Amino acid sequence: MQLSEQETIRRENLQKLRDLGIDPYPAEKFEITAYSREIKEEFSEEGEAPNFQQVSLAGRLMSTRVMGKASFAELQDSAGRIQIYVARDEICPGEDKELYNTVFKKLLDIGDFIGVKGFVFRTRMGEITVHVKELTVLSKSLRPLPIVKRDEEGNVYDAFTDPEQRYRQRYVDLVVNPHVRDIFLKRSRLISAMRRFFDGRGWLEVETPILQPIHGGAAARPFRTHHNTLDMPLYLRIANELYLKRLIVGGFEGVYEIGKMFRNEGMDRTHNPEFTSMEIYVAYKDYNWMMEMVEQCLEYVALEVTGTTQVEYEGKVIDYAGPYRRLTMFEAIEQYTGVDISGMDEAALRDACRKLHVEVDPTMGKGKLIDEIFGEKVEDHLIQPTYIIDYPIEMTPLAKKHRSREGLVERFELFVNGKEIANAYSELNDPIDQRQRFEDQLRLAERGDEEAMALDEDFLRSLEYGMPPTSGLGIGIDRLAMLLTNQHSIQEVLFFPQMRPKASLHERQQDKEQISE
RNA sequence: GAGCCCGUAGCUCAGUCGGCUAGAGCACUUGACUUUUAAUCAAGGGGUCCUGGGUUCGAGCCCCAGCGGGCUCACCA
Repeated sequence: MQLSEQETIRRENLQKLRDLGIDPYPAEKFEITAYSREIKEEFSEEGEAPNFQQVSLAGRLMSTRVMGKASFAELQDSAGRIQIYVARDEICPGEDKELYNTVFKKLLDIGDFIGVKGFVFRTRMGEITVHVKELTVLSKSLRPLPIVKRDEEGNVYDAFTDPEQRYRQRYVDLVVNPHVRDIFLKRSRLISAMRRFFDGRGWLEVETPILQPIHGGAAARPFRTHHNTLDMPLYLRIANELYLKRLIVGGFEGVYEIGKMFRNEGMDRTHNPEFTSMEIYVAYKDYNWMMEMVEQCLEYVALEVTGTTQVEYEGKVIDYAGPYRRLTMFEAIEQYTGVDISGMDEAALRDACRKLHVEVDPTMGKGKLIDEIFGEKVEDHLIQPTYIIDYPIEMTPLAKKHRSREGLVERFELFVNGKEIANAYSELNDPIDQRQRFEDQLRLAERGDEEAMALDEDFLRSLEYGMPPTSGLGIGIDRLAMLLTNQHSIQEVLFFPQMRPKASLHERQQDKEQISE
């Protein structure tokens, strides 16, 4: 491998450290007693003895300003950055000035991990700073980091911004771009807040199979794989709905799972082949109850993640405090198109689509036509959290028939900023009805619908044993994370979004494999 | 899948109409400097111009093909 000049120098510095008897990768632990942020927030010169008189902290060296026998540098730990002051005669009190003159000034590079011990003070310029008395090399960095600089006004220079490099080398992105770190901290808080909310109500977090012999519970193309010992095909799950309902059959009152789903479909700003979903099922409830639960949950989560229920997204303020507006599918279409389609048959719907300039094709049935009108004319208007309820039965094979409205099911979707983020039903628990719905799907599959749902005989058997009335909900965690962090691409809320391998990298890996064989 | 745009030093970017040895800032190297903060000052080194063809006396620039990325649209929950 061809090393750049800077990489060569760092490897030479590594060897020189070893020649001086300094281990660049020491094994022993380093005791940390303080973090950059707490020092900056809590340091006080009040009283006789200021606090933080003896601190020990560790992190990456991110910049140095050497002025002869004294230097300032910045240390970045897990909480942020703090300035350190390194004076020659402080870290080298004796005759031997090598630790400062050679190790600190020459052999340390930006990106190296070091540990420092000393006391906190405030410089003439007013900067809270750690005055270093002891300095330890903790780990040498062999590649130059992109250096991002900020001036007094907060202007950023030479930011590491190329999306391709940021996603392929997320570790670098995280080191040099603090706002990226914040997004992922918020994502983590989102998931833990949601978990806390459910756990607080006594519902059980569970895990169900990711490798499934039948990919059920949603309409999507799956990833296919093969188990060698069983010599059988397996699919990566596109949903976990049917397994969670089996657990309701088994007697749990509330179960939820937060985990990855896999769909072998297109990728864009809002789709990654693997994504995180939260699904929850609660017995003896219906979709009306679920709408109230979602309002409470999202209000709580928004507060925990952002500190407010009014969260800015793309210049708009989205208010997650409930209750949310509720419109039936038919009401929503009437409101935004002026056309009442509630009594229409397929031919009349087709006519309505023509008048509304909604493109359709002959294979579309009644449910699909309604969905097209909705997608074209309504969705974009649903900025504030809005429930759309009562969907046509044709498109929803796992939801219970509406208690009073013919041809509809008890389903809602929650829209925020024109995008669906949650989907819920009063779950279908009539095993005979469920079998018929699966059979309808089979007929769609025979007509060439690649995404029609497969019939799951074991799931039907479980329903035949009896499932209590149950309401179920799915939330797209990545899309919710985008909304709560004001990000416009799913790649910005995934640590490692899927990327096409670079040819050069791929070849290099093949080379390595050949070498190791 | 279609259209548009992009790919030059470790990072961010210039590069004119195709014309000298491909530039800048930061980073790096050497030297000066004991409270600096985008530290400063002086000197210096660093390039597979994404890859492969082609046109041309001459290509970072023009043409063709490919690879990778971004945006928009389509498809898809």
